[in-house]
Amino acid sequence: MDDLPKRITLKDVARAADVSLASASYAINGTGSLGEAVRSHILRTAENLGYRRNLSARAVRTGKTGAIGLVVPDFTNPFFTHLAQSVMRAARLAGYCVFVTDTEESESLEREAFKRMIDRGVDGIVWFPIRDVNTVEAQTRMVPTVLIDRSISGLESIQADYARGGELAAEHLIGLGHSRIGVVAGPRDILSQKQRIDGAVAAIKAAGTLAFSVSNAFSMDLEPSVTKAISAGKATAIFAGTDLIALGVIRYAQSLGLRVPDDLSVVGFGDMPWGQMASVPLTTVEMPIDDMAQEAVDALMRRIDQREPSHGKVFATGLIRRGSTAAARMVKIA
Amino acid sequence: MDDLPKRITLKDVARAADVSLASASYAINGTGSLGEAVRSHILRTAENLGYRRNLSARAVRTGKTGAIGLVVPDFTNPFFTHLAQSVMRAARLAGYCVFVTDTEESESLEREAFKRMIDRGVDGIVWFPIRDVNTVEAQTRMVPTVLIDRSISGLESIQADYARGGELAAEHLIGLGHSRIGVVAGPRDILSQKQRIDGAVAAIKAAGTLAFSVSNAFSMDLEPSVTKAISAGKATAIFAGTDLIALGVIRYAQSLGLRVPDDLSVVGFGDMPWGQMASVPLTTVEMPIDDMAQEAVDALMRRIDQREPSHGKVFATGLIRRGSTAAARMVKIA
DNA sequence: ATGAAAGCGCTAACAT
DNA sequence: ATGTTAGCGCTTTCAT
Repeated sequence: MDDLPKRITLKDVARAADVSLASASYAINGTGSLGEAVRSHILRTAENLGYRRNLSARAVRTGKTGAIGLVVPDFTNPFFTHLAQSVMRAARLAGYCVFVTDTEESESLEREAFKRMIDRGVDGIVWFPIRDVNTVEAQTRMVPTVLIDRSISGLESIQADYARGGELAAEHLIGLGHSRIGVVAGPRDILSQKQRIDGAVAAIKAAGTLAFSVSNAFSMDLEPSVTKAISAGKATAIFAGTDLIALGVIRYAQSLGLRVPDDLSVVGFGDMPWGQMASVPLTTVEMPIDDMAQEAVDALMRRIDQREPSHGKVFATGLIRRGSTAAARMVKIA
Repeated sequence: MDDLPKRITLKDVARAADVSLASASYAINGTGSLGEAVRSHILRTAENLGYRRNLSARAVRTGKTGAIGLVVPDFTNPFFTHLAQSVMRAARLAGYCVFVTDTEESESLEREAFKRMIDRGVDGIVWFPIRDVNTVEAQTRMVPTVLIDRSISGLESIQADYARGGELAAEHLIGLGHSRIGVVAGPRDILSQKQRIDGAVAAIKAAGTLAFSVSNAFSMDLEPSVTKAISAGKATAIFAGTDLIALGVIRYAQSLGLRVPDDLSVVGFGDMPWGQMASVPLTTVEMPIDDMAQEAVDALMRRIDQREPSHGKVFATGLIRRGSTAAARMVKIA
């Protein structure tokens, strides 16, 4: 393999264009004041030489790298990769590059990720924490940080109307004639989970019976308390705190010989990609991920530029009817 | 929001520890030679002060940022996000951070991505090009680059045994009793596609009839030539160049009233995540993505360190039998 | 074993 | 309008 050519510096450009370093800098950055002829001449020489600016060097001077970090808990979950895609796009349009890290649901990786990013001098971090817990307290004081979904005191967070979303899911089930509805939440110490569950439970209780209310990790693999609740057969419909959990519920129900949606209706939350391609296309509650990602990046830019923070915008949720829910059947004539 | 605290520099550490800047640097980096007492004293002071090294500044001096870039064509495809996850993990373990970009199948975004990354001074780039075409010729001369899957002359590429994979798929179908097999390739100007298709076609022709051989973009949406071929009903089984295409074939077949696998068997390629959760769990050809990602990062490190390149390792493919293939049915007694 | 100082590529304040 | 220059935080050569 041939050696890489030596990189052209601004000094090289200045020399080749026969101007001062400052003028070269002005031309490249569109700052200072320069005659039109000189400016375009410098730009042309830079182009010819194949000059590329050295952003590390600029960062040393200005303290701004033009890079941001994105820290999410699980790249295995399409919900997060979709989010990542949206954040990357929004950042790109704002002229930023993004360091992406998957913390693999590990708090120590979360800490490590923040340290690395701060060492690299990112201008800000978009963070989807594992839990509603600031595992990186010291770091979040060092760098502008904006959360998505989770709630941590002192940190701005971009959120959707989770309570209304839960309500929507419950109302959908109730409208379908279900009266015994079970709930499988994600971890309840996470506010966004608690809110959607509370919203659903209130609606369920107002119109029928809450068959059960259990919790599960963010995973398709169901814990014993959950499988027990489902297999008891007290519910004709289930609301899950997350699409991933909903998929787990469907899989488990099918393993029990239950047909979805004929024997059991299931509603998820989040509208993760591929949920509609699943063995049973998932009925779910959507939120505007693209908009939320955009807002997260915008909010971060505001903080970076020390402009006034936004005013707790809350994004609307909506129900997406697909194949995993159906009208409750008549009581069996046993 | 409170202002960010001023960042502690190495100079601050040196002053606080009452040593020279050089000693502080030696201590932090474990370079130079320092008395044990002095070294640990400096380290302790740095820790107490909450010192974090400024990698931009280091990069200006050393020319190495400790960051690499990852450029992939489509973050909407779980295959690529899985790959990204593996690359990110391998990079993290090697002490690198990674700038991720989704080029959204656009050559201009591909070019833009490379420019941005070079401006940021990445030490190397792992690149999954859109096509077997070097859209960034000038850039790949500036920065060590390693490809995955695609073939571009002059660039090292990490690949699997695609030909054997295609053969495996065909043999599976033949073993199931299928004799009229159709093929839906991805774009044929991509070598890795051509190889898997050629592998499959050779096996098919040796044992039966190639019902048709058409191409489609990397998408679930099928083009007219493809839908026409499928709806003609000449094949009892289809090999698709990619899982995404396979899923599109299944969807289209079902829309035609065909049952998969009863009326039509379908094999994909790539073993993308969620393929097994699809309405019909996808039979497919797998390749060891984690290992390939690791090798890509290793190969990149070798190039960065100017060590000898590796010797064209080729990764093995294997067949994963799932629900989208079944034994060919007896000829209808019409 | 430790320190002084040069210099990486760049920006911006300050001349002219 | 253009140039001179200090200095960002760091590494590293060269003295001591």
